[in-house]
Amino acid sequence: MAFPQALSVLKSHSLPSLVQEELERLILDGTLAPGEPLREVALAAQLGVSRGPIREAFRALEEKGLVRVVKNVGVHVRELDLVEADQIYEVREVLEVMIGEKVAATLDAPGEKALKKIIADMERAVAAADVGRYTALNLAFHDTLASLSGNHKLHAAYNRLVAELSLFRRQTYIHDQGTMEVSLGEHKTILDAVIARKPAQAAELLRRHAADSRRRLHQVLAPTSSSESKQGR
Amino acid sequence: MAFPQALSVLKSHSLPSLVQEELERLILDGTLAPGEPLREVALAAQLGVSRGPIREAFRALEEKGLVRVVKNVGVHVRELDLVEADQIYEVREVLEVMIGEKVAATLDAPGEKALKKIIADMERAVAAADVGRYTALNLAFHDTLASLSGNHKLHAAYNRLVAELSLFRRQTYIHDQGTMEVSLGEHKTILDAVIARKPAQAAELLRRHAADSRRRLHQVLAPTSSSESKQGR
DNA sequence: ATATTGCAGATTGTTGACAATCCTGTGAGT
DNA sequence: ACTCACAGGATTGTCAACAATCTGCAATAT
Repeated sequence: MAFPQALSVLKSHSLPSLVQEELERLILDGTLAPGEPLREVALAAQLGVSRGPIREAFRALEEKGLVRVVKNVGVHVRELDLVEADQIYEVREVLEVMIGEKVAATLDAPGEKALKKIIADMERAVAAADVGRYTALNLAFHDTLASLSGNHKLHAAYNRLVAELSLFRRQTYIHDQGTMEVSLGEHKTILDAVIARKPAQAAELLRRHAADSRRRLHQVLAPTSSSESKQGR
Repeated sequence: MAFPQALSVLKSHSLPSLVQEELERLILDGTLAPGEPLREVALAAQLGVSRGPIREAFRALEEKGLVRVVKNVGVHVRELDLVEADQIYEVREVLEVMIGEKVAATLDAPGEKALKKIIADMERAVAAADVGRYTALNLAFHDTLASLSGNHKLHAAYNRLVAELSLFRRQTYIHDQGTMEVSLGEHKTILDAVIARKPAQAAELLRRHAADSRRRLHQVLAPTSSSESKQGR
């Protein structure tokens, strides 16, 4: 048999889920840009399926907040405005705190190893000035942390926010060499706190780390009079 | 024309969204119990549509976590185990804290009025010993609070957790007259803190309020000594 | 010139039919 | 009594055709 794994994958996953995963991938990595229309027939032809599975995938992606469906008009990759992005950052901040507390309290050997590996890869990416790779590792680091919290619902809620955030056009994490080094340092500090099993410290570091992203957004939002930002707490 | 509003509702909402809303309602109010299978043809006949819209609604409900889809087997109302319920309670706790802080900091006159009205209705429900009405008002109170936070993403995340939680079979909020009165008192205290514009106090009260629900769950989860009672609603 | 109307193409909404898969119960064989 | 194989029915998966709606453009009227 030419493709032995193709059969098994079709046994468990139906076409709609495959289509959904594929579209999700394309949206998250920016191949499908926010605002871009998704045509049923075009996608059906491109993916070699009929329109039914495409439509089903659309409904799931809509519920996930990645596309916008308008009756009789079509579905478009969702666009995030500044206000929405800011609200997501705000919620993410409290989730990061919770993640930091839980990971620092429960980290095990394989988890520690996984985080160290990501940091090591980050160092290589910084040395090579590979911005794309660094941002991917950045996402991986925080995703791994969320996963290591041990709370699947927390991980899911976090992932949902991060996914939606990737729709935001003006991504603020355009790392040049300098900001990459600063960011790497922050991640190392977080890893140290987590390994040292200091929940309060890890939580505070992650809160500040998240707040920084939000602050960078506010600078875009209010470019004129520096910081008018209404930072709670 | 006999039903003038029927046309306008079909203009904006397509069949899949209508079906989704209807199924969601039936699941959340328990008409469709966890574990119960949802047959495509039966629902299609019952709702007077074909299977296509039903399937699309299923995909959305699956993404929302209310339904489980297994290829070639069917979709069932999702069942929540104790571990999952506990994890949801844990996340909800930090969201309640955030809600309390924000509402107490930003409450306006109409919001204050809305909350007071719910509390007044609660008092009537307690006086009438109407458990069903009280639980509905309880949900409404917290939903209103989440809404008044002003952060739509926070509200959405909160709603998502609460919806999933309603799938948990052994609901722990089986209020008798006594627990209803205790609960009413807590809600009054929360309202007072919010009206007094004391974010820290409101947050702490809501945290404890949420933690109490979680504690009641733990008593079921770990029947250490006291009660062996299996409370099945 | 502006606004309006009507048409044509494109796109989505819905349906019913056909194919593939799974589940159940029946019976033969051990 | 137990296991296995195997129909037969039920259920889901996928598809292609038909209906309804929207969009853009051109022609017409004011």
